[in-house]
Formats: sequence, structure tokens, C-alpha cells
Amino acid sequence: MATRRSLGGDIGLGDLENQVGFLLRLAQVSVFKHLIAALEPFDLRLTDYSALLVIEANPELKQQSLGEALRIQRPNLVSIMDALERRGLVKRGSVPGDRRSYALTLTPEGSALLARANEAQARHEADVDAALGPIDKAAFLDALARLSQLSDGD
Amino acid sequence: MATRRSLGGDIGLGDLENQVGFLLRLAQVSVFKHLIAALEPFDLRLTDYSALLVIEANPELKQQSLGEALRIQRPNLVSIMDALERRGLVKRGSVPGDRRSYALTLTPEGSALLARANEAQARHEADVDAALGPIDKAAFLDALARLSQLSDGD
DNA sequence: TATTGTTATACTCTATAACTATA
DNA sequence: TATAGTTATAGAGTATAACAATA
Repeated sequence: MATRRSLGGDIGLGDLENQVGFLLRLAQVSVFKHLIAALEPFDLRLTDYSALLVIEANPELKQQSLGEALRIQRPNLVSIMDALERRGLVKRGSVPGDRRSYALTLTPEGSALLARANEAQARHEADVDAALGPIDKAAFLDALARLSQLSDGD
Repeated sequence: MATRRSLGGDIGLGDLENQVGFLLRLAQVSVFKHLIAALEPFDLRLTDYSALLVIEANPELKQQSLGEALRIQRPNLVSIMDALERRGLVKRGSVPGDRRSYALTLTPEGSALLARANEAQARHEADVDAALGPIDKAAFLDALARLSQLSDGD
């Protein structure tokens, strides 16, 4: 388990294949490609899917808060929400006492589509688990979450 | 170690924080941000740095092979190599018997800059190791490398 | 004065088709 | 006919500044 398998095709990658950043990028690209394919039948991009998930978990959510949770800049969220609303998956409701904000909720259609997408995501995640190998998944996720806070002090 | 720490700010992320893909993205963004800052004093972007590393490990490399190793499309590599050559870090030498290809090598200046960049990368990697927590790093890298081959059959 | 959503815009990455010169 | 490098271009994703409405 000491040496790495071939990642650079027929040529060597030098120290690159021992660096967390490079392997993180390769893994992320592969996993995203696989998940994008899994969600494609529902016409959901990753941002669409994750937005639906977070709105379901936090009904009456503001767009601002959704952006912070998903790390999407507010301006870039507008067209995403426009499309989800146009498709009747999300409702931009009103917030009593603050006419600047929207209260985001899933429509019944949004909930239904999300439920089906979640099943596809679960099948995807099972493939991920199989590819992961013998590592303890909880420890792996914990390590990723720790890394995601690396740059907080910069 | 069962529950996850706060990743969504003040709101919950739902099942998102248990999904490998999402955590992989957060981790990759953070680690890249940290590494980009580490390489900034040398005016090297990540693609520049990794290109120098792979050329050093494979002297007389063709541009085509470099692109395959780094998973960069050949057209997108042209301006990268143009800039590195213009800075005198890389030489596009000739291949005896094939006037279509270049034989890429580092110049002495390229080697010297790469050596200094490697020291900065090592300091970055030490920060990464510290952030990683108690996980076995070899097992972690192995899991990432396995994930990077997830979509090979698609 | 600050905040929410919006518009406009720009910059980086990535992807594809087509050209040239060589093989 | 195929390959290496190149050009041009288009599409995502992401970033900032500035505006209108509201707080």
C-alpha cells in the first residue's frame, strides 16, 4: 500500500502523486463526473440539486443564507433560483416584516423531484463507497471536513 | 466523531454534509486556495507548477504527454507553455526524427525556481497534514487515488 | 447607513472544431 | 490517413462593482 498506482498514464507524475491537492482535484473531478451523470435524467446540475437539498432542510430560507451555505456568491445564485422557480420546483415566498428577502421553499413538485434525485444520489454514493476501498468512510469524511477549514485563517 | 462540524454557517446542510462529492469540493477549494497563496511569490499558478514538476520527472517530454498526465487539453496547454518558455523556465527542444513534436526540458532557471517552489509546497503540505487530523495519510491518499478512477468505465 | 436581491461584467477553466506541418 | 502543435471560439463557473428597494 506504499506505492501509488498509475495516475499519469504512461509517464510518471513525480512528487505530484504524493500531494494532497493534486489527488484531491483528480478525485473531485471523477466523483463530480459520476454524480453529474446520475442527476442528468432529472435535468439537475449539482448546484440545482444542492440548492434543493438545503432548501428542504431549511424551509423559509433566504437566498443570502443559501448562498453562504453553498458558497455561491449572491449574484450567481439569481439565475439558478430563476430557473428553479420557472420550473415550479421552488417558491420565492414573502417574509413577513422584511420585503427585501424571499422565503424559499420547495413546491410539492420540487419535493417529489428531489426525492427521486436523492435515490439516484444514493446509488451514486454506493458506487463511491465501492471505489473508496478499505478506508473507514466516517474518518475519510472527517478528514475532508477538516481540510475544508484549512484556509479559514488566511 | 460521528456527527459533522458546522460547514454551512448558521444553517444546516441536510444530507449534503454526508456526501463525498460535496465535501471533496469544499476540501479541494480550501487546499487549492492555500497552495495558490504558497506559490504566489514565485508567480506560478497551479498548472505552471505541476507542469514544471512533471517535466522535471520526465525530461524530453512531449506536450501531448504532459497534457495527458495533467489532464489538460492540448489546446489549453499552448498558452501555458508559451508563458513558461517566454520566462525562460522551459525549453521546447527538438525531437530527433520527428519535427512535429517538442522535447520539453527545464532550463537551469526553471530547475532553480521549481526547487524554491517545492520548498513552499512542502510548507503548504505540512499545513495540510496538520489540518488532516488523526487519519493515516497514506490511506487517505490511497482513497483519493481510488476515487479518481471512479468514472473510468463511463 | 446597511442589507437583499439584482444587473452587468470580467476573468479563469475547460471543451471542441478546424487548420498546418509533419509523419 | 494519422499525429503534434496551434488557432479560434464557446461554454461553464466564479468574482466584483454598482444599482433599486427596503430596513
